[in-house]
Amino acid sequence: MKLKEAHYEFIHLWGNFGSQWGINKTMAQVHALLLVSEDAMSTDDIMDALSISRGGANMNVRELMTWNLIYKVSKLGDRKEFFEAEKDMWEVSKRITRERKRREIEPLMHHLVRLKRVDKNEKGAESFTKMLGDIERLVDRVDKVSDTLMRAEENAFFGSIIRLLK
Amino acid sequence: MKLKEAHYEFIHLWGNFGSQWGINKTMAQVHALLLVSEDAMSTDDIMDALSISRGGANMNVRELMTWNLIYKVSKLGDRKEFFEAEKDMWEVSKRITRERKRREIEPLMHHLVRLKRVDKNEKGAESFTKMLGDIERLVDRVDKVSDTLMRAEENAFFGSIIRLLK
DNA sequence: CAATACTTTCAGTATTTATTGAAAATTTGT
DNA sequence: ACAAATTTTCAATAAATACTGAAAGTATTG
Repeated sequence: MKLKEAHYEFIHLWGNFGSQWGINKTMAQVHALLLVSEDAMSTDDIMDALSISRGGANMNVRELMTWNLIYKVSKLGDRKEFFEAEKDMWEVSKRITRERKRREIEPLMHHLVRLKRVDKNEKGAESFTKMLGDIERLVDRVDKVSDTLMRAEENAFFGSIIRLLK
Repeated sequence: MKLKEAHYEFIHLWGNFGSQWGINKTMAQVHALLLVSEDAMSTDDIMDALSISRGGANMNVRELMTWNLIYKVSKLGDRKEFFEAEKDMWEVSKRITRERKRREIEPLMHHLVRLKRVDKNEKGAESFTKMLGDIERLVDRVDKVSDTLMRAEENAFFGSIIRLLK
């Protein structure tokens, strides 16, 4: 298979995978495009490569920047902005995790805590609050473990724990 | 807050959370409804509680069964089918993880392996295959750790590792 | 075996979500 | 300060996704 073909397939794969996980398909494709691109790309390059509008390219590029997955770079003697992706996939995974946690998990947890303040004397209140507590504990545990996973490379102690699991 | 209100809010919370993660909102709501319900519910009960059509109730209930998140139960002297949710949230999390892995992660991994077979002599092929390999290793590691997490309650050794992370 | 109770299907429709493209805003160079 | 280049916004539109409801299909009962 030719490299260009493989790039093309990867971009579509990443787009579909992203959309199954609640990430806008085009945003995932722009990300994939920049991941496989050797050089930084301008908005026009991206529009051209993915056949999307200027508005779409701009929107998705900016959204990817708020996720810290791509950076703005400037080319000497060119007025345009260029973009390049963070290429360290470990770092990519950390940033996606961090961002989803901040945007989605934390608000969810906040609501769960609030719902636990239901009238305790009603029949059924106990099993309901137990369930809320279980969800909290579960999310918290996943959170702790993913933190650890993310720190594994930077920390010999946690790294050795992770290696135990191989 | 009244228990009924809290149930109502939980159902909507779960629905919104689900849809942010690529799970059909109504399906997540049906799941939440059965999670908070003390008794098994019929299709009519669900239609009524969530104001959805018979078709929708049926579709979502069946989909939830393929995820092993709810069970069909029969009530003596009643011809209808009733449904109840798996209430152990740990088990729920295991099943969602297992199912998404089977449906989404495994096909993704298969494609990544395939794309690594790109022509190796083209310029840029090396960095591309390195990236694919990095994604594979990353997914694999997350997979191993989540397996471990899931087994933690059943296994003293892994359980003690998890407790280290608290 | 026919009537009844219940479940499933799916074409049509509604809703949600994403995209376009042109106008407005901003930035840069002279 | 102006003009040109570039970026951003957003109302209109398109595309994707989900839902409805009635008809067809199945199972159960007497």
